[in-house]
Order: sequence, then C-alpha cells, then structure tokens
Amino acid sequence: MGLENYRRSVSEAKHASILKAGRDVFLRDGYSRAAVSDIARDANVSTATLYKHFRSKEELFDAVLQEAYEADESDSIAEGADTEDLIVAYCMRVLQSQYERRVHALLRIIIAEVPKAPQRARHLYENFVTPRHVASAQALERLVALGKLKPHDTYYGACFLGGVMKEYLVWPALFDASMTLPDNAEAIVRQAVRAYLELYGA
Amino acid sequence: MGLENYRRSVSEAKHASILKAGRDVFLRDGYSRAAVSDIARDANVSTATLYKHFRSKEELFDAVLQEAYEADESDSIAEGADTEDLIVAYCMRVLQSQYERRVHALLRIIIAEVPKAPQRARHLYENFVTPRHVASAQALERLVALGKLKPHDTYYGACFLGGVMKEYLVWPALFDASMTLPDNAEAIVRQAVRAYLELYGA
Amino acid sequence: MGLENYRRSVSEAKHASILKAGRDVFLRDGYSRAAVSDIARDANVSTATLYKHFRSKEELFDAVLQEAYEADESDSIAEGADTEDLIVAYCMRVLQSQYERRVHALLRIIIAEVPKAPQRARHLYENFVTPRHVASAQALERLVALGKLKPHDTYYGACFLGGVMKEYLVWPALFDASMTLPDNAEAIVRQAVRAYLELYGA
Amino acid sequence: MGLENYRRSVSEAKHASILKAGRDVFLRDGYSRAAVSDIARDANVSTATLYKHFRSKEELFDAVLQEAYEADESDSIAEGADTEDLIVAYCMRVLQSQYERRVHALLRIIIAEVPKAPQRARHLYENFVTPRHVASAQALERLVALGKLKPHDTYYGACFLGGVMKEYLVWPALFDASMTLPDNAEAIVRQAVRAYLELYGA
DNA sequence: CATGAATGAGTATTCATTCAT
DNA sequence: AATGAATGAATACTCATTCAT
Repeated sequence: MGLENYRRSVSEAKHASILKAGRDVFLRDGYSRAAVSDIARDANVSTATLYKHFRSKEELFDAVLQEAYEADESDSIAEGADTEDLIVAYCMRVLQSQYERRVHALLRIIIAEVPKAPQRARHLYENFVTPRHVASAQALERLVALGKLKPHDTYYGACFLGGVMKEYLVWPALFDASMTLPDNAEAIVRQAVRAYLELYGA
Repeated sequence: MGLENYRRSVSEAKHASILKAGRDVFLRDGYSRAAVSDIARDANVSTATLYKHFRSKEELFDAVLQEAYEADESDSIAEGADTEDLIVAYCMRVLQSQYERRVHALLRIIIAEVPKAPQRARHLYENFVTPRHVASAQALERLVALGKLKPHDTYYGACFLGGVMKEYLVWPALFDASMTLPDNAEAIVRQAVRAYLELYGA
Repeated sequence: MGLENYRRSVSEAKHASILKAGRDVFLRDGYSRAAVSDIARDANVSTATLYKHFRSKEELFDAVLQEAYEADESDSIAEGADTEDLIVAYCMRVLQSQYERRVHALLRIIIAEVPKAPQRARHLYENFVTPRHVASAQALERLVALGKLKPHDTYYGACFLGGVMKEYLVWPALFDASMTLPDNAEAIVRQAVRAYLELYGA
Repeated sequence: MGLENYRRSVSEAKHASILKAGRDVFLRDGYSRAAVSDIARDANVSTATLYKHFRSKEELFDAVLQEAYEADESDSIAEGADTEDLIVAYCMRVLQSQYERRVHALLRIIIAEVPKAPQRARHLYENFVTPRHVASAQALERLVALGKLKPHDTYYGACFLGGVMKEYLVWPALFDASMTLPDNAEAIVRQAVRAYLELYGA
C-alpha cells in the first residue's frame, strides 16, 4: 500500500497548506472579503482542489476555527509558594497563548459574522469561551481547597479577573490588529490579581 | 431666499433619511453585505443622490458612526445618599443606553472592518471608548472628593467596573445579535459595585 | 417628461435586443450551454444590465418563449369552393408559420429541459399545443356545419391530420436543425387531407 | 490463459457497469448536467478507468445509445384471423417496448443535443427511426400479399399509423417525463387502425 | 492496468460607482 | 439638483479531462 500512503501524505500536506493559507487570508481580509481563489493561490493549489478538501468557503473557515480551538490546550494554575505569583503566571500564560495564536483576529471574524452565522458564534462561545471560564474557576477552586483563598464564588472570581484583563488586554486588541502583548501586561495583571486577593485572599 | 431655504431643508431631509436607512441596512447586513442600492431604495433616493451626499460607502458608514457617537451624551453619577445605589444606577444608565442604541451591533461591524480600516477603529477607540473611561473616572473622582470613596486610581477603578460589566453584559452580546439586557443585569452590576466598594469604599 | 420617455424608449430597445440575442443564443446552443455572457455581448449590453431586465437566465428563457407564444396568432380555415384546397392551405399556413418562427428549435430546448423544468413543458403544452388542436378542431367543425364534412369527432380529426403532418414535417425537423419546409410539403399535406376527406368528406 | 480470460471478463463487467450507470445518470440529468464523476461513482470505477473505456463523455453517451438501438429487436405483425387485432397488437408491442426502455427520455437528450451533435441525430434517425418505418411498411406489405389489405403505398400507411399514434402517445410523453402508457392506449390505437382499415382494408 | 487527486477554463450572479439626460 | 440605467470587475463554485504513482 505504498501508493495509498504516498497519496495520503500528499493529500494531508495539501489539506494543511490550504488550512494555513485559509487562516492567513481570513485573518488578513476577514470572511466576506477573503477570496477563495486567493486562498487557493497561496496554498499552491487550484480552487477545484480546494473544493475537494472543503465543501465550501464556510466549511473551510469552520475548519480553520476548529484547528484554533484544538490548539487551545487548557492550562492550570501551578502549585507553589506565592499565590499572587501563581495566579499572575497563569493569567500571563493564557494571554500569551491567545496573542500567539492570534485568537483576537479570529474572534473579530466570528463577531463580524454573527448576524449571518449566529450558530457559529454560539458554538464558539459554548466550546471556547465558557470552558475557559470553567477551567479558570476550577483552578481557583483548587487554591481554595489548598487554603490559599477564602471560599467564594470562583466562577464569579474567574469572570472578575477575566473581565479586568480583557478590558486592558483583549478589548483594545479587537480594535487594533497590530497590537501585541504590551510590556506592562504583567503589571496590569498583577494589579488585578492584587485587588482580587485583597477581596478573596485567605 | 425662501426657495433656497426650502431646497436646503429638502436636502437635509434626504441626508437624514440616507443616514437612517444606512444605519438600518448596515445593522441588518453588516458592512460588506450591505448593498448601497438597498440603502438608497430604503431612503427613497436614487443611488446617484446618495453619492452626492456621501462620496463612498465607507464615508457613509463613517457618517453613521459619527451620528451614533454624537448621540452618546455623557452622563454622570448623581449625588445623593447611598453611594452603592448611585454607582449602580449610573452603570445601568450606560448599559441601557448602549443596548437601546444597538451599540453592540455597530461595534461588531467596526471590529469586522478593523483589518481594512484600522484608522476607523483607532478613531472610535480614542473618541468613544477612552472618553467613556475618562468620564467614569471623573465621576468616581467626584465621589472621592465628596468623601464617599477612598482616594485611589479612579481610572483603574473605572476599568475594573467596566471590565466586570462587559464580561457579563457586553461580551456575550457581541456573540449574540438577539441578546437584550437581561433581567438580572442590575444584580450583576450590584455585585461588581459591591466588590468595588469593599476595596475602595470610604 | 421627455427624460422619462427617452429612458423608457432606450430601456425598451435594450430589452428587445436582449430578448433577440437570448433567442438567437438559446436557439444556437440550447439552454444549458447558452452562456449569459454571450447573450449580453450579442445584445451589446453588460451582464449586469441584462440582469436588470431579467432576474435570471431561466426568466430570460421564459420571456423568449412567451414572445414566441404571443406571435402565434391563431389562424382559421377560409371559406370557399374546394374543401380539399382550403384544408391544405390552412395546414400549409400553420406549417410555414412554425418553420419561420423556428418553433421546432424552441421545442427542442423545452423538451431538453423537461426533467429539470417539467412545469414549463406542461405550461407550454397547455398553452401552445392543446389550443392549436382545439382551434383546428373548431375550424373543421365549421366545415361540418357548412356541410362540407360529415359529422365526426373533429378533435380526433385534427389529431389525425396533425399526427400525419408531424410525422413527415415536424418530427424530422426536431432531429435536423437545418431542415427547412421541403418542396414536396404541399404534396404530403394533400395526401393526408385526401385520406382524411375519403373518411370524413361529405 | 485463465488469467487473461479473467482480466477480460473483469474489464467487460466494468464496461457494462459504466454503460448502465451512464444510462441511468444521463436519463436522470440529461446530457449537459450529467457529471462524468457521478457516472464513475455509480459504476464503482475511477474516472480514469471510465476514460480508459470511453474516450469522452460524448463517446460514452453514444455507446449508451448504441446499446439502446441494439436492444430494439424489430418485431413483425403476426399472422392470424383478425387483421385489425393483429395490427393493434403489433402497434401495442412497439409502444410498450418504447415505454419500457424509456426511449422518450433518450430521445429528449438526443433532441437537446441536436445543435451540438447534428450527426448523432441524423445517425439515429437513419438507423432507428427510418428502419422502424421500413419494417412496419414491410409488415403491412405482407398483409397486402395475404390479401388482408388492398394494395397501397404501405410506407405512407406506416407513417399514417405511426403519426396518429405518436400524436397521442409519444408527443405528450416527450413533454412529460412521468408519463406512462395510458390505460386507453389500446383504444386509441384501435381507432387509428380502424380508420386505416376503412381506407385500405381489403 | 487502475487509481484518486489535480486542474484550468468555465458558470451564473452581484455590486459600488458613474454618466447621459 | 436629481435620476435611473449602465457597467466592469469580482465571486463562489463546477466539471471534463489528465497524470503521477
């Protein structure tokens, strides 16, 4: 079955190159303005081949999103001496991952497409946003169990931290495609965490 | 010159009706999918007339935004007995105004167009988002002056309050076009304000 | 309202030229192979203008058919001395009209599209084929009333005459796009009419 | 060479399955809309294999037609007591065979393709339609020889009978893909045969 | 010999913008 | 000043045919 293996590997390579080109073009142009023919050209593939791999522009975009979700391995708060440092480090890891994976640019497209594809936005919210909150809440819960935090509504706590961080570090990124994680990001995070610990620290 | 006045008033009426139709169509279809001819039809005006008033689709959209900014008359925190109630009421007014004026739908379009029109997003952020924070910070500053709050970084305070509220009441609305201000909005706001007052209340 | 009249006349001229170009291209290439862009080019019009006049390729084709139906003014059998000659002349007029208007070529397209557009074929059959039979039957009925023919089932009679004529002069034309009304057409018709009169002549 | 035989039989089986699938798809979708890849899939064969067996879509369609011609074994009028019954039975056999073999659907495609492939239509007419007339004429000639019919132009006779039958039972079927041989078909045929016998019966 | 993947040349349709009147 | 008609460029998607393995 050498032939079959060969074909599969070629096919997978093309699949990946289309996905990558799709990601790039969607990020550059948004959904509506992205031209399928551009994506095909960037992937060194004919449009017909592209359509062999993905049944429609929409399906290709969903695949791009899917890949981004899957790369989002959930992290957790490490254990150790200083609670403040631990939470700050956790928040920074999440932020760095999001900036690296250009999550904000993808969010921009999803948000843009909300009126035409509300189910996609809902799907994303349920599978990407909410789980992140839950994971963060669980991480905080563990700190409560360890006696590092007072017992409290940790889901609210996660939203509290997430909200303040978003205000400074996500919200502006939605409006500025070139924004990178600023140098004072850690200071901002630390300020939020301190406020949080003042309220809920043990 | 009654004739001239008449003409000007007719022209202004057309201008306004184009703006209104533009707003409606952009909100309904987003930027890319909105058709200039649809807007002209809805405004009972020929496309050529529309182009006499606005040099391009983009300029028309900017005018729609401009109008929305201007309608956003800044509010302030009333003075009175209970600080918590005052801040909650202020936040609720801001939220209600945003939901009523469908700000989230406009934001969605602006965000969508960030890669193509980054200067618009920057302009909006500088003229719409930041001033709101400043105004809120000033309102809080007044409460400090009145001895209702401890002296603290009120700009951070505004972001704190704004971030938590956004997390619950703006962020989800970006992902769900049909979302209305939920019944428990005030409870959510109050919870944020209480946390805030616990930290910074006098 | 000179402007309006001018515009209308220009618009009607374009409409007519699109219809004519459409007819020509459909007749040449059939429905599936006919390219809307070809039609537009032949009509000296952009495709967008074509789409202003006709909402779709299908609608344009229906309009071409409609025009052909409408040109089909029903004829009748003249009165006069020799019954055979009268019927022969009537049949020849019908045939000539059909050949001139290239009805067979249109029928070819309609027949081709039966699986995809059965309602169009039904519509045509009900509005074009059946009425022709009825008209012929009525014409024969008049000859019965005049005592030129024995009383008989004239609808069957019309089908009898029509069937024999079709066998020789329509059926082959469906299979040969270049076929013209042959020189011996009148002889063929006369032979059919004679057989008919032998059966039903007074 | 058992291996060779095996290979040939496999190849022939594929050939046949392609032909069958081709027939089905062409009948379902017409020529232009039929997709070669659909045919290959239905035949459980790769497109490349299909192209090994048939050099082009057109050639495949011709082969489908060829097969349909060949299945059309010519029938003849039986001998026996009642001439009317014999002719009626003969006509009915022809009609039934045509309905069963879905000849009208194939004709529709051929007619559709006349402008692009006139030689095919001519070929079909010469090898399928005319021979049928000749065969019918010969059958009638035999009845003349047996003294059942008066001497007459039997080719005209065949066209006469064929024409009337077509008018009622073939022409409408071209315009209605779902039409089946109607219950009163025999009555219609009998009426035509009676008229015929009134003219040419011995 | 058989294959599945690849493709280039199409197809119908849309839309922001201009122009003759 | 106002219009409705006109357009060229673009877009997502399809398909008969070929080719490397």
